[in-house]
Amino acid sequence: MRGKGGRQTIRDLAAMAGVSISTASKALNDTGRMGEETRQRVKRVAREIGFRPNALAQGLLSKRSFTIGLLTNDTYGRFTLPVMAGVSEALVDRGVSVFLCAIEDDPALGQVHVDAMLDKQVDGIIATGKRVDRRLPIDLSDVPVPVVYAFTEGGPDSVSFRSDDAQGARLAVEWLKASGRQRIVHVTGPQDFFSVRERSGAFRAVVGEGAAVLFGEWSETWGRDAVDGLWSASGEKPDALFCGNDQIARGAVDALRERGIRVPEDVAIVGFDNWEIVAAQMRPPLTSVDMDLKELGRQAGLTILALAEGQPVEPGVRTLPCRLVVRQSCGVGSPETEKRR
Amino acid sequence: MRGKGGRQTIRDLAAMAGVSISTASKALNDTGRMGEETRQRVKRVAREIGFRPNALAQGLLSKRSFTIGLLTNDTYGRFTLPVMAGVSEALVDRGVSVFLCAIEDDPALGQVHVDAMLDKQVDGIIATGKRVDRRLPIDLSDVPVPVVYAFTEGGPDSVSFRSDDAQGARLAVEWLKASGRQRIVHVTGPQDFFSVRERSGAFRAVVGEGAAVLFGEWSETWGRDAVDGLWSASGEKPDALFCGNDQIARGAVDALRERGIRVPEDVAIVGFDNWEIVAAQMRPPLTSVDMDLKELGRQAGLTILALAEGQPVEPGVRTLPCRLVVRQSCGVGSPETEKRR
DNA sequence: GTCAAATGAGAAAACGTTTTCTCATCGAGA
DNA sequence: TCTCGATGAGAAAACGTTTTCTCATTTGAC
Repeated sequence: MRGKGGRQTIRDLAAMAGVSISTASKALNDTGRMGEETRQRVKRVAREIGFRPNALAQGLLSKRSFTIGLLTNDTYGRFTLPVMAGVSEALVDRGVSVFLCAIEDDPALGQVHVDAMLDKQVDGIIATGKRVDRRLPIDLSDVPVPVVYAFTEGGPDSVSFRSDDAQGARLAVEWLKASGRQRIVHVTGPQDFFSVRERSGAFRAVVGEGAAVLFGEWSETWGRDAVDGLWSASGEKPDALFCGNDQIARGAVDALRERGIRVPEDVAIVGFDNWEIVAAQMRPPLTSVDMDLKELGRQAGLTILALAEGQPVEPGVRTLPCRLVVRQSCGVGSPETEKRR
Repeated sequence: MRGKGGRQTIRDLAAMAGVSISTASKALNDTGRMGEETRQRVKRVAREIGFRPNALAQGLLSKRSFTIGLLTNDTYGRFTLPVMAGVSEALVDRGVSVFLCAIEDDPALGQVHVDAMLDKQVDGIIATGKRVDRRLPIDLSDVPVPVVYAFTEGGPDSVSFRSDDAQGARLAVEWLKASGRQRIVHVTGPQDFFSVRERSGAFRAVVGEGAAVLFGEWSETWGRDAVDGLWSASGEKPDALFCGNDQIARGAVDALRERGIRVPEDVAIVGFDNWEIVAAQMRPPLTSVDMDLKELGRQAGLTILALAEGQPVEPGVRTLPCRLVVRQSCGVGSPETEKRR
């Protein structure tokens, strides 16, 4: 029943229902005045032929394309994918689709993508990255559509979302303390990362100003090296490590095992990021702080939608709470459990 | 200079250049007849005001939206992201943007996404997955636009792309043999995976029908267990392991190290997938077969474009060659090198 | 029985392009 | 001087919707 050249148009629908185009449109949108019988007839025919309006034509008129762009420079997608999933989830049942544009760190490529999206009349752009204190390689401050920043630095007066790393760190440390750990060391990444400073600041605030914090890099190797350093030094050994990400935690656990130190009996470990593919696969499975990036994506999606609809949104940075996903590496809760603040 | 309500239209451009709308359009598209001076004037004004045509309006008329959809059920994006990168790279400079739709394994969600894309008049759909012998949870055989399958099973008469796993396996094994290894064992995933059968088949074809193949799961744990099994059995030990993926390889390397067996001196290891974040971070860095998913994505992108333009494309499965990325775990080539067939 | 208001439905304009016609004007050949 | 083809440029239709306007008919009150 479908015309050979493409989809059925409202013109076909109107003809089949025996009404004019305008009446057909009004019937479908529940607007205008007409007999109830007419309205139902049009709807029935529409259902029968599977009529779906051409979004391009609608967009041309309404100036809404029900399309947004997601810009990212995160190649591995470790942060972008959960964000994307959240955005998509929040928007799909409102009929909004998402253009994904991976721009590496190339400003020219970024410009090409942004131009292409603007040509396609996106209703808004969500900028996302792999680092909360760096900007994308392209300036979005004067694109003619709303912009929301998620997990990347926005400009002043921008709307941005990031996780509350300080709260996440507190969550981890308080959990360790509550389970009786006395000598907690924080092994984390390079100090020039904003999140490293946030987390270590919160760590010190809870544990005490003299608390040991070791800065390094985001690698397994650093996790091993840190453990080697700690355990080859003289004096009392830590009974818990709070690691800056799951890879560091992984390295630490491996190094501890090689030294015959038991996790979690002798040393409890908590990681950060809850990167399932690392954390859940480890022996023992890793307790880790989850930044809930999907929720962050959801919020960003809802916000860009609100902006696109012209609703006012207060500029500023919104921080979203982290969750602690408890697994066996910290000695409590054998079945996987979850703890919010 | 930009009007308050939105972007400049060709109407504004025409007015500023002192010509009619039709002349403006023809000038920009290098069609129609007009004085060279007029054409240049229009183009100059267009450049000055940064005019860009509304793609929705163009699409309405041309029936091309310069938009395609990428459908995936790969949550982690381990396979989808490289494919996506390739697709995007191939299409961006032709002005095509990509809708990314993650549908998990939910047919209803898939239908919602497909409908949304069709409403938006995508020129085609690329279906991609995490497993080459499984279909997406939604039937695309009668969508009214071209479909290309990449790294997922398409129906009969479909156009699909996948990597040549047999060739990849041969590449690995021949490399090991060429470097003098005599007793190679293949440790891989579950036998019901097509790629497992392809790879193990090729492995046996090269090494000999009696060659040892151990099927298990895609985890580090299985890599460890396999090594434990091999080394606790009596008789001669392998001098090389060809692992079905990088995680198995990782587990194997760890288990070997714990037994005091040196990699690559005593046992050479080759993985599969070349998942950078695992392979390059390992100690020693892992030699691994790379399926070149980005190139696969590029090909899929170019193909869907050809189909969208009405060019004929032969249906069938196209296999793309794998590359061997040589790192230190197989004892040759200290600097990272690459080998094609 | 008259008139105003309410009701049902279609005509037409609008969105921003591209494309096909149509129409002057100009120069050249007779 | 007349006509013919080329040239330059605009008018209008088309794409598929939504929305505003208009108009005829019916209903209700007097």
